[in-house]
Amino acid sequence: MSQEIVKGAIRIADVARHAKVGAGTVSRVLNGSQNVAPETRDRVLATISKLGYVPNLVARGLAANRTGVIAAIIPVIGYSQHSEVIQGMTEVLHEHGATVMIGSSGYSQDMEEKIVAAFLARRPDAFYVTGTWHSQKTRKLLSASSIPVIEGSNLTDDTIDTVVGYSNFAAARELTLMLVLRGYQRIAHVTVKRDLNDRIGDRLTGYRAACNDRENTRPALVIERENSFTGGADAVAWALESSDAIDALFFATDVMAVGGLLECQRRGIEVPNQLAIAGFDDLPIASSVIPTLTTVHVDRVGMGRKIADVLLQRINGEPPPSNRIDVGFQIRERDSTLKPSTR
Amino acid sequence: MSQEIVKGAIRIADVARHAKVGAGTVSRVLNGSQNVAPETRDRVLATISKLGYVPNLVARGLAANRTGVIAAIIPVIGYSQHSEVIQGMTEVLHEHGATVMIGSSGYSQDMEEKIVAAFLARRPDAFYVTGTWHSQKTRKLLSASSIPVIEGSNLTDDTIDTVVGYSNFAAARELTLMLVLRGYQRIAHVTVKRDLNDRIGDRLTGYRAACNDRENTRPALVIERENSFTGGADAVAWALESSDAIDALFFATDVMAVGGLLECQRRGIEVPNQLAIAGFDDLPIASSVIPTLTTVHVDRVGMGRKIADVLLQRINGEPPPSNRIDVGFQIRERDSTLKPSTR
DNA sequence: CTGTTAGCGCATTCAG
DNA sequence: CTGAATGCGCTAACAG
Repeated sequence: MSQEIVKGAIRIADVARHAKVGAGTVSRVLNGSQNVAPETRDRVLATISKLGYVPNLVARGLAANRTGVIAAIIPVIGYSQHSEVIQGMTEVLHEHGATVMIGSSGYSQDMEEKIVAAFLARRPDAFYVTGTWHSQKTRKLLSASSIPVIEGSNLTDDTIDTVVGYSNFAAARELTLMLVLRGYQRIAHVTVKRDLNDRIGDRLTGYRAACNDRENTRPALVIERENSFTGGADAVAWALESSDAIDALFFATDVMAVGGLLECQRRGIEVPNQLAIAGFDDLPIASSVIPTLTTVHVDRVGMGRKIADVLLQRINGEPPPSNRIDVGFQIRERDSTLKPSTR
Repeated sequence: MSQEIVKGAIRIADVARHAKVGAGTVSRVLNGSQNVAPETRDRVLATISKLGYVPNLVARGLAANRTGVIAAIIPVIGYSQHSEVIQGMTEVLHEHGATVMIGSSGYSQDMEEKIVAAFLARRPDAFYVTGTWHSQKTRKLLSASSIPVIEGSNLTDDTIDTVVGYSNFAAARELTLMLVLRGYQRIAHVTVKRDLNDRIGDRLTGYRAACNDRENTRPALVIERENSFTGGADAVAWALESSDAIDALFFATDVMAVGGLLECQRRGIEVPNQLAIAGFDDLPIASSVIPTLTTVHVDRVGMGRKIADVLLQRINGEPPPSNRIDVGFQIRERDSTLKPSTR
């Protein structure tokens, strides 16, 4: 029978005594040191399982100055694509005995700063923060911590340490140019009113860049709406009333785009014939709505796994391949932007 | 200027020396002990902020035998209603200086068991696990840990310690009876094929109970599908081909229900006139789809906050009001089940 | 290859 | 009210 795990229950000294070895030796077999004779290793292992010994990772953290804890901050935890990154991270980290400590900033830099400070007191081995915009103090805290820091979900040249993500700018630009190529004349962009962040900002900039493309210059048309189904519906109403003859709406998020799609359905507007719609994020619903939604896909679970890989590498002292790792994106061209001629 | 936070940087002894007090006194002001003279307290506080001292919570955890860490396990982290529970938990816990350590079981009891064991080695102050079905060993590990354990998202009389949730059974039963009341004759239930768990199981049982209602006995009609949009679409196909004259489909999840709704749209089936559809979970999309979806609503962020409240209470030694806390649910009757006559 | 020792940074006695 | 001492459970350095 294995011993119960109780606070203050059985310690390394107990194992040492039962196995008739020193505490150091037990520690060595625990940490996989090579310098242990096979027979003593076996004996120690046997007593460990006999006594049901479980190492106290808090004590180990203090002694070894390595906690095996990774801190992660995302904007919101519920129903968000950012949670998928955490999913990927935890999958990989768990296999390596590491654990994720999670916090949500609610898109607030002040809150992010507070969480960073609070988390650092717990001595994580590494840090993941969403995005590339942070308060000056956050950057300073993170730099001064001397642990690996990964910023994710976007790319930047001005990273605190290492950035793992994809170019929101390039994706938005490419999607816009694709719409141009398909023959849409008047493409408006719906950006997010509140909770502005670098990802949304770069999507807007990417759209503008496409509008300024030298072979296809056209005025940019931008409106701000709430990042919700309702916000998307509002945008459609605006577009239909506009005097600009808008024939395509590029939403900064799928949530708004789906809201827009549903509003078209309510109003009997044919998509894409009367109005084309594109989004960003490739939510699960995007490929199921009618018509299916053109959007930008990113493998976020994969990104989380990649982040974990890089983090583990860094923790083990290996230098990362680069301090700017691009996981890429894919434009998913679906029915919501299919021109009749291209069908 | 505040000192940088660096591993092994400034310790409590440094503060003590600068403030010309003993380490014990610094510790006392840090932990809000009453037995400190106001002037010495102020002096210590001043030096703390002057030196930018940040307590090492790992060391504190070892010494105090309290880590301020709460362990939480949910089935999946990405795009899941369970993440909302975590969101609520972190919000409350962060205000109290506690932190959440998160893991995902992938609906596997074996994986859950492994994570529980791994997490316990980190000496959390409390544990949250999703659902009420766990392996025998998981239950044993948790009981033996002698820390508060909350099981959530459902209710049971056979709880490890404390359960905070709502009755999936009652909700499913009530929703089914509501459909009966509305005059639907042949109500089939679509349950989940894989990833079976207590919540899904109880929804099925609730449906069956409604079918066996003594005033309204009727044969239960149950099929299993994948818990996905596609699975929902499959179920609609099945219902339409059935010889049972099914006039209402009650899906165990909104994901399947929305998939079913979209399939009806593709096939030109009018909802609810030709086929009524109901779901469970009240996903954000449920109130936006056309027609809007009848479903069961649960305030999951609120449930997470409640769980945190109870956990904090328990950690501080106060007994919980009950070991079975019902956060309730609400049937959201929407257009997808509105009978023409009731409009 | 292995036992012993000295901390890791803090909370908490115990005197005073 | 406060300083000094002890130890939480473990790792790592050091002898041997």
